[in-house]
Amino acid sequence: MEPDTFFKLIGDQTRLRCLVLLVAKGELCVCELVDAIRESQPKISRHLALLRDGGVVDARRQGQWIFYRLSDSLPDWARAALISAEQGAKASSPYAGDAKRFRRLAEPSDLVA
Amino acid sequence: MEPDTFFKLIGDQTRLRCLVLLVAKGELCVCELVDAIRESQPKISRHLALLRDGGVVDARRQGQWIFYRLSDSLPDWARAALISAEQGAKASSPYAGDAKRFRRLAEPSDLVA
DNA sequence: TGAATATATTCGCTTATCCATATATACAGT
DNA sequence: ACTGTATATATGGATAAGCGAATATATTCA
Repeated sequence: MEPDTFFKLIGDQTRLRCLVLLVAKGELCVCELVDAIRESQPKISRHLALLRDGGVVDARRQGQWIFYRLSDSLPDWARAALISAEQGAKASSPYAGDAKRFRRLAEPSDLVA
Repeated sequence: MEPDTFFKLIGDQTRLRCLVLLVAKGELCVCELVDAIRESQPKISRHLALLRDGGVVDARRQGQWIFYRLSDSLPDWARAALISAEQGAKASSPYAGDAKRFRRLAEPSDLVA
């Protein structure tokens, strides 16, 4: 994971909105992100695909849903940067509104590591 | 300072190379960055201007040199993210080479806060 | 099997980003 | 004033990034 590649991925508002929610809420399915962020499903999916291809998030299917979470193999420095980003996001829009709007729409099973 | 704007600024290799050196070495003049990073002076200047306009770095003139440093008004979360970036940069190129190649070419006076 | 739900991908377009080159500005020393 | 050094900016062109709309795929349930 190259630092500039990582930060370029983080430096898009839609992707950062997804990541901030993943940091704060844990594993989420696409429809929960769409619901909280209020952007179109294809837009969210496209940005999640970039994060997935870049190794920032992992995805797993569970029934009809696909759950995303911060990648297990994310380096410590990258995870720390995301936590800082989430801190900064608390005070600014649209991130704060996303977190407030968030609601569970599907329960991930804990059965998968 | 909006998180996505900040991370977009960080997500360019040239700018991140400058920032990693500023985190590690403190206040630096442009010619030291050009010397360590080995990119053209206009290229470095242009990226520093973006960082300056974005409030990430402060600049002060001292004689014929202009010294840059992390902005005094950088929020804690942004400063923490930069420190994480510098951690990540230690293990990867071209950042490690920049730091190794770095040498002082001008001494900033400590007289200015 | 067929319909409904969830998610992913492709396409054409627009805009933003980055670059190299050339040039401008500011200061220092003679 | 003139020269050299340090730094900044403007210009035009190439490439990349992001978007909406349409469509494709996968799963569930009846």
